Amino acid sequence: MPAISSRQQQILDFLREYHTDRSYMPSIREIQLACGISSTSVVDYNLRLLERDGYIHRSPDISRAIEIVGESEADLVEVARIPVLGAIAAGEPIPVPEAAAYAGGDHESFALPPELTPRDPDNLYALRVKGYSMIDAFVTDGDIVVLRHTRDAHNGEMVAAWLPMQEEATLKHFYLEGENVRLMPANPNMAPIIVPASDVQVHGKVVAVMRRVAA
Amino acid sequence: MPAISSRQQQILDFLREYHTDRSYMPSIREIQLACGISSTSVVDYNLRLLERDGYIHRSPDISRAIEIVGESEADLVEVARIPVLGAIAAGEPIPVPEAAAYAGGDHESFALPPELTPRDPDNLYALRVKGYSMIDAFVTDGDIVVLRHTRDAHNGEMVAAWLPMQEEATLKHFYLEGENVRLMPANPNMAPIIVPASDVQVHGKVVAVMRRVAA
DNA sequence: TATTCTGCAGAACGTCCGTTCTGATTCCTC
DNA sequence: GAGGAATCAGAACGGACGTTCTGCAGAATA
Repeated sequence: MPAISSRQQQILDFLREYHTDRSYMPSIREIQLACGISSTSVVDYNLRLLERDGYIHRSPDISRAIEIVGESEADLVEVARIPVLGAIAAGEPIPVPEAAAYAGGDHESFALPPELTPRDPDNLYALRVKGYSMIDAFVTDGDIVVLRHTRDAHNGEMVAAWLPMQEEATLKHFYLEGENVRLMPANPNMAPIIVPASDVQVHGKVVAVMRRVAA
Repeated sequence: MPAISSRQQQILDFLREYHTDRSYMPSIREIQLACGISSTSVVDYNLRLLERDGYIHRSPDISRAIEIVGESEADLVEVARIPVLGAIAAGEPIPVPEAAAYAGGDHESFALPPELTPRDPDNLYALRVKGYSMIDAFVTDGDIVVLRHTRDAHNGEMVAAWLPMQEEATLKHFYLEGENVRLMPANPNMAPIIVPASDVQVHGKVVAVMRRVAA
């Protein structure tokens, strides 16, 4: 890719800036005005060079039809926006998602990267982990856990559960065994919890965990 | 948001389709042609309704200045693309990033969500965790750890280190104490490792951890 | 039935805007 | 200093394009 003149750099910068504000491209005369150029032919001349060198693409005779090559949509990724409904901590009830939460409630939100997004991004919500009680699930203070809201889990799935008798919130692998539920820590060295099925409220399946490590 | 007539739905669909191909919007006459409408005034009429109902936004007197509200860029997020260089496991040397890796080497890549992206997204790379030896850092098999490549760490930072004497890769908090380095597990219940500084190769600082939990 | 509203057709107006032509200025090369 | 390429200025042309005005037909309303 050949080097670029300062005039062309100036125009390219303006194109980017203009496009982020509005979502369409400036006309040639707008470029002329913004870059302090005294003729539209100069703008056309430099746009022609920018296109020859592969920086932009133009469609002849069409207004505002400039595209910045390899930049328009390539670096942008469609992500799922997950509402962060609150915190999950050992002794506190798990926040329950209301219908409003998914439809742009006033919650904080979190962008889940595509690699971690399940096929079906509906009914997802996130909780911020408070404290160190989820260590047996390899989850620690400050982590974000992404959950799919559901009331019934299948065996082996990791769930966020609330135990009303013990007044405890926990993240465990779920196994229904007759009348009882066995809750297995992800860390196989730690002991399972076995409680009557009626004493377990499943709040959702764990879909992903993410953690930002402090500097 | 009021209901939408079939004509308006047709136009809206065409706008989306047109915009995904090119990156600009159609002119009124192009909409007219594509939707089989016999007058530009009809297009204008329906666009006016679409704008009144909040589906699109138009800028008067400007060609192709239609924006689809809440859809154009809102769901798109600029993310940092991190190359996944390989795996980190207890007994295997840590893959070293080459210069080529950052500049679109043929590695798998991973999109880091903006919430987890540090101010400076340079020199970042990712490793896939193999095995269960990093449990004391709350990291387990299959996790992705994001690292910033550096040879020297500051006290308290979590680093990926290779211990040549022990032939061991590990994730620990780093503390330089005179001639020795103390490597602290994130889990405070586990014992630290203390080794001569010359026996520690720091490969990078841990920036983020993410995990997709199996269904 | 009279009235209003909605959706559409056709045409014309005026401006927006890409394009092009001519010529000047600057800068390098030989 | 002559020749040539690169860059720019000014103006004009013509098509692209948004806008508007008039009118018509059917549905809804009263």
